[in-house]
Amino acid sequence: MDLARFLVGALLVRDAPEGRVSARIVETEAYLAQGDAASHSRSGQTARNRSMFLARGHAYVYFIYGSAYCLNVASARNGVGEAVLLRAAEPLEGLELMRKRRPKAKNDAALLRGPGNLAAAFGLDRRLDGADLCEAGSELYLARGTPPAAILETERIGISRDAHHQLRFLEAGSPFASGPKRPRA
DNA sequence: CAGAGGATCGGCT
DNA sequence: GCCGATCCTCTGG
Repeated sequence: MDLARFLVGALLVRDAPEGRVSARIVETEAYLAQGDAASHSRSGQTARNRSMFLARGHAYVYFIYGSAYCLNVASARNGVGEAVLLRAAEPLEGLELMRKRRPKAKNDAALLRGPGNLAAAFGLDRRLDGADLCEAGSELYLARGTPPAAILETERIGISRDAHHQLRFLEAGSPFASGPKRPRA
C-alpha cells in the first residue's frame, strides 16, 4: 500500500528503438502477499507470476483475457509475492508513438487509461517481465515526478472474488484516471 | 487432459 | 451499465 501510494505522481519512462515515451502515473492498485484472494500470488509462486516475488522495483508483466498486458511493480523483498498494478497515467513524451500503438484511443487523455491500454501504449509485453525498473537509462524505468495535491483511495476494479477494502489509489480529479472516482481522501 | 475463470477492452444500450 | 471476445494459466482427476 505504501508503494502504491508512493507511485502516484511518479514517472514511467521507456526508451526503445522505436522511440521514447514517458508518463506520470495517476492510478495504482495494491496486491498483498497475505490474505489477498485477488492477488496472483495467492496460491504461491508459478511460472507466470514468479517476477511478483522479486525484490521491490522489478517489473511483473502478465497477459490477461487473451488480449492485454498489465504492468506491475514488485513491492516486497525477494521471495515475497506482492506488487502494485499501474492502472493509468498522464502522457508526457512520445504522444505520437502512443497514438500509433493505440489507434483506438478516442483522445490523448485516454491513451493510458486502463492497465491494458497503458501497457499497449508503452509497447510492453512479457519480454520486459522481471526487468529492474530502478535504473535510470535502462529500457524501462521509474523516476521522480510531481506529487499529486491529493490522493483518493477506493476499492479495486475488476475484482469478482472479495472486493476488499481500499487498495486503489488515484490522483484526485485526474482526467487521466480510469473507472469510478469515489470520495474518501 | 479437460474445464473453468480471469488485476480487460471496446462497443452497444 | 452490460456483454462478448479471446487465450493463457491453474486446478483437479
